[in-house]
Amino acid sequence: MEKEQEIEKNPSTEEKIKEAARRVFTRKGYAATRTRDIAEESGYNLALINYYFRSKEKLFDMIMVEHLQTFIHSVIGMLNDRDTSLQDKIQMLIGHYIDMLVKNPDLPLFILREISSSPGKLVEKVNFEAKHEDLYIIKQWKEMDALRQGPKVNPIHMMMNMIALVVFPFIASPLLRDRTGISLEEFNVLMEERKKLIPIWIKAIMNSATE
Amino acid sequence: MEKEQEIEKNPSTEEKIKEAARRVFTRKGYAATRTRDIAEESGYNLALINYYFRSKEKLFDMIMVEHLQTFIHSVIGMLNDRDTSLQDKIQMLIGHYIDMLVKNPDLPLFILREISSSPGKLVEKVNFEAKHEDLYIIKQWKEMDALRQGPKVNPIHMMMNMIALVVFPFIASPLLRDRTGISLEEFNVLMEERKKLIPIWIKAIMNSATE
DNA sequence: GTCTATATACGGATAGAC
DNA sequence: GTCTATCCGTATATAGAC
Repeated sequence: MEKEQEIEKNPSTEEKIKEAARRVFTRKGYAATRTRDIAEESGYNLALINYYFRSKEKLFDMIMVEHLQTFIHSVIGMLNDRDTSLQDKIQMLIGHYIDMLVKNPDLPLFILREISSSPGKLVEKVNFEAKHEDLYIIKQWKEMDALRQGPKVNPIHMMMNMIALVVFPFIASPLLRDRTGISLEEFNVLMEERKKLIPIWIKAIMNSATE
Repeated sequence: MEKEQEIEKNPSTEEKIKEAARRVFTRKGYAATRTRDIAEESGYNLALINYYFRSKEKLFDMIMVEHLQTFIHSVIGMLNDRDTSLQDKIQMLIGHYIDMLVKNPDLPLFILREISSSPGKLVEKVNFEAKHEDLYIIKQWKEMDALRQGPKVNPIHMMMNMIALVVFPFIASPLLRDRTGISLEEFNVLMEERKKLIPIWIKAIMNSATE
């Protein structure tokens, strides 16, 4: 308790280097990051990185695992909550998720980039806490889908749709901003709008008759 | 004509190296690719890369520009076609796009990764042929939106939604496959399904009342 | 714990033989 | 045109002073 507060207010050198590494790795990815960049960003010397973390790779792995856990933890709990309706769950989930992404806009591209370049290497180290099929939201969706007209839709589509609508704009943000000329502030306003719009859209998708 | 056929059937060394570079760069990105990887992939020696292309960076830029042009060209024409209705346009666009992505599943992540790591560096070299606001499909969407109930929705949202629903699954494919355990074949079946489903979903989104 | 200086390895690029 | 051998800058990692 005391120790944790100390870290908050008065971070140790180790913490400061880790924070610097987190920023640089997240922005540029593993391969494009030099330990010198991290040293510079942290305000300390290059040698200290190896003193505390032994190697670039070990430091990176640590950050990666933490990122994945942040990401997963922020979501899994809600996906499995048995007391909220599907609609409420979706609403909360999306609001929460977008808030997190506005604060950490580089996170999705970072995770997808690094996972695609070494698939399975780190994913296995992280506790996902639940298999995909066991998620309570999937059960809820299946129940809902059973009442609908037309052929059934694989719940994977629904998960993909929800995540795609929320996450993709953040991944495409540099290209989007370049093409449309909108500023970062305008982009964030759009993301705020989406907190309200996406749940409506998801509902519309769920109710859409498949011809 | 003769010359182009020759390249098809009996590619020159230069072409073979470029193809190898295309594969490796697309999969791993610029920073994580070593010229030695390209040499190995091509079956030729390292020195030949510099003989034909002067430097790793020049070779990469060439590939990048070609990729961007493929990407843009496959889409812009349709977005601007004045003879098809909005619905038909969306249907065609999505089918065409997904077909292309099934053949080139690494393309989206490649483009987004490289653009985010050097924003504006190469985008400017590529002719996008149209500013975002001038696209005919945007006009069509605005007309459609004007007839709808409720507050108007920024057309940027619609473009983002369409692209997100189509592209995101390909970007997330490694993570998705790891989590759900589905195979590449099963993934492609899902993508086939989406060719029919996404246009329906987009229509539902467009017609959704915003409370 | 933190620094400077240095060892070691790796990757991009070139020289020169064939 | 294509190869082998090598150069040289840069990046990671360590030794050792303070």
